[in-house]
Amino acid sequence: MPSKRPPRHVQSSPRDASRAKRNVTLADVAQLAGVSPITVSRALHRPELVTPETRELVQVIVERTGYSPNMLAGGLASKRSRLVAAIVPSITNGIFVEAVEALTDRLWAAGYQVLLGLSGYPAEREESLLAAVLSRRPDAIYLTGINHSKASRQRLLAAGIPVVETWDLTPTPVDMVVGFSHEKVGQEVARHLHGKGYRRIGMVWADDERARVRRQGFIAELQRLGIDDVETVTVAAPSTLALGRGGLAELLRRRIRRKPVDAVFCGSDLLAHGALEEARGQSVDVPSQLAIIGFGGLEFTEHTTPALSTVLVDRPAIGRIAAEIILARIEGGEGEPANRVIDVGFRIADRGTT
Amino acid sequence: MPSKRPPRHVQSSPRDASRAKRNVTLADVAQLAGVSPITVSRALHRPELVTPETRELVQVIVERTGYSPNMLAGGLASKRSRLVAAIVPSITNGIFVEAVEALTDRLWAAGYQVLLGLSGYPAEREESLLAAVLSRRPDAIYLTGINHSKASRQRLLAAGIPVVETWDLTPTPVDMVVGFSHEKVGQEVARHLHGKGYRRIGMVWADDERARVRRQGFIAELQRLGIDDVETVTVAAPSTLALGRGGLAELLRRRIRRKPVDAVFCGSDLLAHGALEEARGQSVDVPSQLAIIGFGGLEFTEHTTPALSTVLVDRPAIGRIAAEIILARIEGGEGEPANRVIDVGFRIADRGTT
DNA sequence: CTTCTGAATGATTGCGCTATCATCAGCGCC
DNA sequence: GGCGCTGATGATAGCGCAATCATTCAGAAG
Repeated sequence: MPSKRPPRHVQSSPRDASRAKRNVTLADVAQLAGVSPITVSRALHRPELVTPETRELVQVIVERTGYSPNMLAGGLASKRSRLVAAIVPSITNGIFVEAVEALTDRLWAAGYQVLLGLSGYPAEREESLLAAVLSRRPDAIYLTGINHSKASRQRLLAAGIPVVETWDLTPTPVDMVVGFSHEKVGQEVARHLHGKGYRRIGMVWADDERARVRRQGFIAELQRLGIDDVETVTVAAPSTLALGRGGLAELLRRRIRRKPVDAVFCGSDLLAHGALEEARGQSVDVPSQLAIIGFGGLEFTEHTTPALSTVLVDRPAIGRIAAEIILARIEGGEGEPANRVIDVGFRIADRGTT
Repeated sequence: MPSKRPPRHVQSSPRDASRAKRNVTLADVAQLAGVSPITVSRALHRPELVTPETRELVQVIVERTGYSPNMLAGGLASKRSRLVAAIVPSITNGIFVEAVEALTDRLWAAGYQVLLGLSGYPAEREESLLAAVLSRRPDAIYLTGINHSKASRQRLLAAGIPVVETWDLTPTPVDMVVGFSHEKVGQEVARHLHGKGYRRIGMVWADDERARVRRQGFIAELQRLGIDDVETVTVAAPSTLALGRGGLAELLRRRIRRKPVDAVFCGSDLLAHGALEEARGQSVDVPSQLAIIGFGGLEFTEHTTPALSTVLVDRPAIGRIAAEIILARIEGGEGEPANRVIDVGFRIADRGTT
């Protein structure tokens, strides 16, 4: 390195004398570098404000001492925690997790970290979780779903930070929303099945808020098409493959106009997979005797035999877009965002099971 | 409520006068309640130290004002963030996520929150992530795997907090470790396949650190049993069903002693599922022509046809136990924990595909 | 030579909370 | 009646950092 001369005013500290336990602080680094604390702070966070020599000097001392900034202190002083809270019912449910991962990735690239909160099914802990999470003073918050208690809405508004609700749409978000219309999903699946000639239609359904809306859209559209006797087997959330098997078994026992159902719309891909396995187990041919369609578009649906029809949702996009609009709001100017309601849409994958 | 008389010294504040933007602070609550700030702090965090009347009074004011504690300030002052960092390669990979969920659940019950860090495959971001995460001053840290760079180990030790490594075992953990022996997994699967009479054995393998150890154990044990020509197809991590299909296709093209393999040990359940689908696609009967065994014990393995043999791991237990030993160390006395190395074991599920 | 400018750095202050030690009243005890 | 004790509360200080405003100085402009 062609530095003309090594920095000279570095004070050779009294080695490890009496640094009993205390962590290295920014002030320690400053003293060793022979500059003021605020200069160290700038060298680390706004390097363009400091000469290259100072910057490098600080860098050397930081490495030598193993200095680790204290973001609790930094956040307290600056009122920016560089933390984004994400509240999700569960991460073992494959459906939400990719959005969280995309969110985390994008925010990490921008210097933010994600504080994860699991609200449970059905959102039983949301309110207390929200309180706990807000006490970390996140710079923004990502929520799953659009139905929050009044107290929760209040808290969110009082926090005065960007809020992104996801996985659904509403004209009246707390702040911003990224998702798609579950009602339309129901409608389109109804049209799809009806269009292919299925008439005795059943559902295997795990009832969460969004699934309920899909179901309403589905049933309403079928009614419009002249079908008003849809059989529904409800199973507990969160859905599993086993529940799908059991659900279809029950559904096949029931009858519509004295015959077994010829198509089933499942609340999730996992339930659909279970239904497919059950059909195979009962030697019910799919799709000639029974059509099956799921929801979500999880990876495995492409690889079952026959490949599972489903409703594709660009899950990572939800997280990525959420991250983008959060960053735009935090870092961008005060300008009103172009759009507070972002529809990522969906697409029906018509595969082997329909 | 039989209160003799409502607390009197509550000062009726000048309503919302001039509270322009500022958040409600503990000092505000204290003033409204007519007590000192420290008393409010105690009423909230150590209620046993204040009289029931004071406690209730504070509670009322807190609710009326919507006070939200600032844990950045609290953490700075008390040197306890009530945050536990968890570093995981990915959460879309079903294998790690249940442990994280169990960890989160248990810690939440104890008043801690989890800061999630995604290190990527293969742990490409671990070092920078660790630095970032430690700057939040977590009270403990949960890591996936036991191989960390020297710099990372140093940082962890310097942080002076409980560290739990998971998903593997080592006699020399940074601090504590919860997992099982991947070498033994390899050995037992080898014995299992050999015991069932399979002799032309292949592998479809996504190479991460732990998988490598399983493979070594597998191959070494087979050698001991007189088999030393194991064919391995390596695929990229993270593994997917599609990679499993492709992997088996490639493996079937190869030959062992001029014949196709008669058993395949897959690096993960997802790969095994892919292999199963590929076998079905090629009309290779499972298990008469080809045995398949996976690893992980994901839920779906019970429900494929035939049901997939695999290595069962109690994934939630890893997270739960990690949480327990973390809490014991944080909250318990200084006493050395009974055990720094906890083996959760594993079990081979001999199902339809072997 | 003076004045102005902008770049680099520094001094001061306070973010909101809890640790620590001090205070004080009420009580029992010999 | 003086002593110590316990339980409830308070005063003070400081955690580690960044916002804000102030200072310094080199070089350009007049």
